[in-house]
Amino acid sequence: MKDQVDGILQQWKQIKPELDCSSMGVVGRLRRVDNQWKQQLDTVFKKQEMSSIEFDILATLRRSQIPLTPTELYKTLMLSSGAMSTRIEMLVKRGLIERVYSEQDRRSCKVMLTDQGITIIDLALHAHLENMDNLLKPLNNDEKNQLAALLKKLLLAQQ
Amino acid sequence: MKDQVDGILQQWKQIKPELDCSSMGVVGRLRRVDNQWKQQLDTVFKKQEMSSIEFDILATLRRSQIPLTPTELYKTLMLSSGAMSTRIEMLVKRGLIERVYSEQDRRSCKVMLTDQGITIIDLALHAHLENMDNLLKPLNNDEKNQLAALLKKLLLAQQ
DNA sequence: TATTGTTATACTCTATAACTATA
DNA sequence: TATAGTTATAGAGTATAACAATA
Repeated sequence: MKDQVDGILQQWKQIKPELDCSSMGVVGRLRRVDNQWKQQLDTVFKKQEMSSIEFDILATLRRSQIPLTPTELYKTLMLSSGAMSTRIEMLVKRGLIERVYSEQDRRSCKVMLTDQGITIIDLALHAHLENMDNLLKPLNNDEKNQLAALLKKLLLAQQ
Repeated sequence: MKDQVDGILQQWKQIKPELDCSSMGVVGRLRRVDNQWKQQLDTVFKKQEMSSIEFDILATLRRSQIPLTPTELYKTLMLSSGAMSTRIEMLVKRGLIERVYSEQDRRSCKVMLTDQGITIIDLALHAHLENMDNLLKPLNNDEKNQLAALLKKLLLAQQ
């Protein structure tokens, strides 16, 4: 069975027979899968009225179990400090998080989930997990583990 | 050896022991790999003074071997017609493509690579292939083929 | 009326840097 | 001086819809 990438590789083979495009068969497919997944994941986030970044902020706070500073958050999530401030302000306005100002260092604050924030992120997490389970339906358990192992090898190599 | 995703999964296990987060181990890793790759691919495109979308337009024209209409291009590359018009105009201004107006249907045109466009995309393609080869260095040939096969299975299932 | 392609508008998101307050 | 966090600005990129020309 042929997918779109097979067609693309075949076209290149015709016009550039001397080139080895095999890496495109891996990279191109991974980027396409990511693109499809990204869209489906965003659909579910939108239903909870949040962006994927906002989900990541709330989820990071939830699983840390302790309040984090904006600096810790933007470094973890690889955003600029300005972008993080904007996102935090949005979530504060919606009552999902609150800022707790430090006693020791009065420049600093910690970002903390509100009760409502915890409720919302727990709901969103459930929907997100179900969504990801669906994305992986085409693979059996062995294949999922294989895929995870290959991706982990790539991630560990780049760090 | 543990990667970042292992740490995240472990945190969720602590706070939500009843949840099966295994899908996150696959989806999360794929999304992280894509993110890293995207950045490295963009770096090389930037050196050729193009965006990844512009590369895709030029590459699509190159491997098709025939001029394509803006409509064909925006449907293939999944952009809006307006966004495609803007991109085409940029590439025309830089002399990489030109519009050939149709005789049969005077609303329509075909987008064609110029000689300079062919030179540029051929150079960019070489750099891009080399870049992708580097991204896949952590895997041996068997592993690359396994990864491609798993991703293909996912792509075929979603179509 | 429908379609092709362009243009105008508005929106989202971001990085950068200026800025305030504090260390 | 350096750091934590916010705010202001500008930029990139897009989708949407209005538009002109043609089918």
